[in-house]
Amino acid sequence: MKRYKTQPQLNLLKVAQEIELFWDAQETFVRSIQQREVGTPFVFFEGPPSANGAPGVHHILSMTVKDLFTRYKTMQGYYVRRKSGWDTHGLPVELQVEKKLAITKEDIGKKISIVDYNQACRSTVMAYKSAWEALNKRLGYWKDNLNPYITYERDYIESVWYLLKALYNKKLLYKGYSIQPYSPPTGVGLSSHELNQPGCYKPVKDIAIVAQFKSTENEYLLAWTTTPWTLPANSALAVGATIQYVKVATINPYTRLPIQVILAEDAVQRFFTGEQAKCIDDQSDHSILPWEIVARYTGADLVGLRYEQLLPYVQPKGEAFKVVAADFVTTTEGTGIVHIAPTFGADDYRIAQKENIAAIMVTNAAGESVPIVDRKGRFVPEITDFAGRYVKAAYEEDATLPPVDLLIARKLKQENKAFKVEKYEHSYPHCWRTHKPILYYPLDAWFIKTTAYKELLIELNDTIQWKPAAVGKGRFGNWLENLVDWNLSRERYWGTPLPIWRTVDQKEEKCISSIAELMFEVEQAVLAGYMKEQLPADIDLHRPYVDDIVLVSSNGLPMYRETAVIDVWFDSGAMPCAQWHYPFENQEIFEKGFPADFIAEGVDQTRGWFFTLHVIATLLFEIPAFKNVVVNGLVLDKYGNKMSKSIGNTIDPMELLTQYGPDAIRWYMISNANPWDNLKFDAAGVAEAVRKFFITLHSTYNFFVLYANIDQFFFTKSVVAPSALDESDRWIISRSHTLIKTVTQAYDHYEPTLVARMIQDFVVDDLSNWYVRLNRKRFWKNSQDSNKEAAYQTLYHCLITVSKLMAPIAPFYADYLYQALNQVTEKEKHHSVHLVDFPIAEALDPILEAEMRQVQKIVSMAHALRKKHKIKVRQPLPSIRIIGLFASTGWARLEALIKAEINVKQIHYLDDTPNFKKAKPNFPLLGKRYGPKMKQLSEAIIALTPAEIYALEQGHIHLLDLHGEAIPLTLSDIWVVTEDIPGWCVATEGELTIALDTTLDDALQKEGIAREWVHRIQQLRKTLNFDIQDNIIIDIQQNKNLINQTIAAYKDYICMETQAVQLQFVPELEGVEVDIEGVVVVVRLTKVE
RNA sequence: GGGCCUGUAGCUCAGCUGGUUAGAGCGCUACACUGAUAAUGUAGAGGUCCGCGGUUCAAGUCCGCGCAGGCCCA
Repeated sequence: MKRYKTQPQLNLLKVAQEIELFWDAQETFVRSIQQREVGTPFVFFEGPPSANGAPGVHHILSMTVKDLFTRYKTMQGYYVRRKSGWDTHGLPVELQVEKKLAITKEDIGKKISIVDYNQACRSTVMAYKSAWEALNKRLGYWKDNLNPYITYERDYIESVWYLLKALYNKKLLYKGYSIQPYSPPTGVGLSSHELNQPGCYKPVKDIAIVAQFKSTENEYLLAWTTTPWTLPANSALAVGATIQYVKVATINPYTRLPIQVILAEDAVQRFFTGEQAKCIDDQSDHSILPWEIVARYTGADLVGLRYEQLLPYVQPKGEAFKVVAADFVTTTEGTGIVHIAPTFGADDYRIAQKENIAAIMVTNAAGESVPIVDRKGRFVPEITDFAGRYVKAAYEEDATLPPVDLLIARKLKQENKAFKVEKYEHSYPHCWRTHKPILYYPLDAWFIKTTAYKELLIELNDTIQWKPAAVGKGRFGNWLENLVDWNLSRERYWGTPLPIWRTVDQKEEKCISSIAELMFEVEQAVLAGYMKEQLPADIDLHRPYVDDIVLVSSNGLPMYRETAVIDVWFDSGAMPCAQWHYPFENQEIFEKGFPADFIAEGVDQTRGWFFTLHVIATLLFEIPAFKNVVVNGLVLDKYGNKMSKSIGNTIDPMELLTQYGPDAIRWYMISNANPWDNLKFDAAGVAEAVRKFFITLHSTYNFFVLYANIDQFFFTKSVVAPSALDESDRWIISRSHTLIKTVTQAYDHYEPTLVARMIQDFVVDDLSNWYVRLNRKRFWKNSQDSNKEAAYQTLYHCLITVSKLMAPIAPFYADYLYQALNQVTEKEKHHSVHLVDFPIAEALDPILEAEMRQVQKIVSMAHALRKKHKIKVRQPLPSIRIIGLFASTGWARLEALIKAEINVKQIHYLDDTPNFKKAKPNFPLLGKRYGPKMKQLSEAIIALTPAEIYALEQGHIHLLDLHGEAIPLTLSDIWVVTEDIPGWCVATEGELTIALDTTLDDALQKEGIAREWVHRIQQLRKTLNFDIQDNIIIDIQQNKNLINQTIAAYKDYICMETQAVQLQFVPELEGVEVDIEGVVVVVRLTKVE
């Protein structure tokens, strides 16, 4: 015989494990995609994680978000491919390998060959692949792990090359320089990672100079610097546009010449002490400078002002020596005017680019433009006074030589160009290898000219729906507003090599877009004698193999590859094309699969993957790479601290899933807070989700199973006509459709937290605690009528609907529930909930739902009143009076519900009780109209008499006298409330007021006793462990008391309620003593076998 | 240093375009209810809506300045 299966004690982990095996056996994931192949594509991009580290708890969150929307769209009929991917290149991998092999970057190619090194990278980068896949599986994150894209694979790199060439062809890939931390003794640049090593920043004493830049005769701009050696490279001065500046008449402390200097007003106190005084002729006192403010400017006034070159060794090739505005200028140190040397500062370089200011550069022997300091850290010959001198004393072998900074200071003092020279202690970065100070120095780099597409990048970003919007507008938008060209090259080994070959004289270069093109070029090179033979067919495109390839230029010169590899972020940003080996294969798949409809990653990807996807798509295809993006926040520990291994507050995700089961974790993470808010992870919250949601749902299902198995309800009859449904059936069905509607909207708006909360509220409040509770009797009564059938069908409908709605978020239990129901009824042909169509909202009955809300309110208030007056619900009361009700024609059918639920005999409506009504102003309406008069108006309205309110309700207009001004009021201008009716037990909530009549007559009292008696017998049944279906015989010891009389009078009622086939009074009885209102009754229950 | 986010009950969170007495769940206390429930109902305790200033008839909500925590970038 068919039976609904169930677990009496819900074990979510066990459910998940069973379902996981079932999915494996049935290939449910593959089928869920296959059956949608005809559907509209919904494109999802998987952001590739790096498998060189173990997954953490926060990955559960992002995986859940990705999984739930792809499942949802699949159920909606879309064709949702989910290709896995692995990010495999990059600095973190290299550092990990260096640590493991106990080598440094300098050892690569020396102590270890590049081949071996890259092999070590390749083998370590997938170290945690199986851990990731196991987590995917246990969590139920459905994606295609069998055919992932892997960024180190040859096909992938070839696609990346293709994209680079496309950028190259659009002249968006160029070689320039960027200002980077540089260690002259070693000759290598330092990464920001290396600069963040502990001990890198050390306090040092440098010479700080306030230099005088001459603008007009006798007028100077004061700029402060702690790196005097950069002054010969000065080509601009920067001010803050909104900062206040002053011109001060004073004298130069070294030359004693009268001068006028410009500096920020906030900085004046730093250089001048005491009162202002017109004593600039007085040169007797050497310690105090005379000073007087003679003019004021804002920074904006100064912009464009020109000045003479401070140290004119080298002339710029282009515009220079003028004041520009920059947002990094502050007045907390120095003069509020910043010296700009574009070759020796990152900010300087950026502002110079923006303002089109030329850098001070010289031409070297090779004809290249180079900075005035060479790569060893020495001034070039053009800086005649200091030629060949190291700019930092620390580099100098001869420690007796005076530092260059000092010499420059001395020179400036003599030339009336220094206003102040002092020793200055500050924190300065040092090379972790040589322990000597670094320089900020221009190093060669390849760039993508993102700035050329800045406008389009911003414009297209506005078409992307960000969740939350603030990340798109704020963080990402600001990033785009302050865009600089993308520094693409890295002087590393384990990465996609830059496919550019150049002649030694740099006059000719080739960018290679494919293996075929490379082969063709090599063929030419073989003919020219630069290469011995053609490349092997399975050529590895990594270093060092590509480094060994020499090509031939158009005029027969050898061409060597630029040594850089590219930024690993380009790899992942290229995935829309490269995951399909586009354009070499799968053109159609790519074209139909671009752009993405949906992506989701952590907020830390804003300037990572989100940015690189957006840049590549915009620059090459001029469309955005994705239409919707859900940004998820961090997962913190329960106290709001970041989880980190050093604090020891990390949680093993696999352990977590094993402890609670994946559904519980997923539900908790989604329902607790929006994914974009940081999640304070607390296991107690997971336990609550289980108790509150899953156990309640499962209990509801268990209730259904209990009776459906007894009554053999297998949904074989046709659907009961709506007219034959009970009012509560129609209500819960309407509620379920409203839920379908709102849940669909929330999913569509990428609001998963709303979805989970709405489903939970429906299950707990509406279905379990209202519908099932009200209708229990319909399930356990013996008859098999259409009313019972309707109850079963309705509950079945609700359960199966919930299983579908929750399936994206809690895929295991949802499938368990769906299968448990559907395998018995076979109403639907699908073997899994993940193969069904997402439900569509049909008939809604908002009026009924509104009315039921009132019923719930009335019941709640009535219970409160009973409690207040200590009257048990079992005691029937004569009547309830209801005021302020909204009721349609169908209301009458809900009356029985109220009567049963609060145990009253009659309902009266008192809509016309003018005596107790009060009025409050309708603030939003009147506020707009009367504004400042609201206070007085409000008082006048509250003072309205019941008669006046009654008149308003009859449609009359009331003229309020407000200090002589007549203000017309209509009913819509006020809110009417009934707060109290003298002499009644009254409760009010909003517009509803109820009153209970608590007078008891004899009949009501007796009925109360009968119900109490039923209750006692039921409790006895329970203690005797009788089964629900067991029939019983009730024996009661004969007595003449009121209780026995009442029992006799209500014999039939009592028997029906307690499954008793017989109730008899016997003279003598060995039984249980039951105390009802002080009267002891002896009773015995016997099971009928 | 810059940008962005968050701050509401002991905890986790709602609170739409400003509008009646700021809500829910968990936890706590008491009582009730239970023929599915590990539940549930009712009541009580618990709030400087982070602070200060401003706009407004009216501010948790809008604006400014701070404070605290977080993220990203320097």
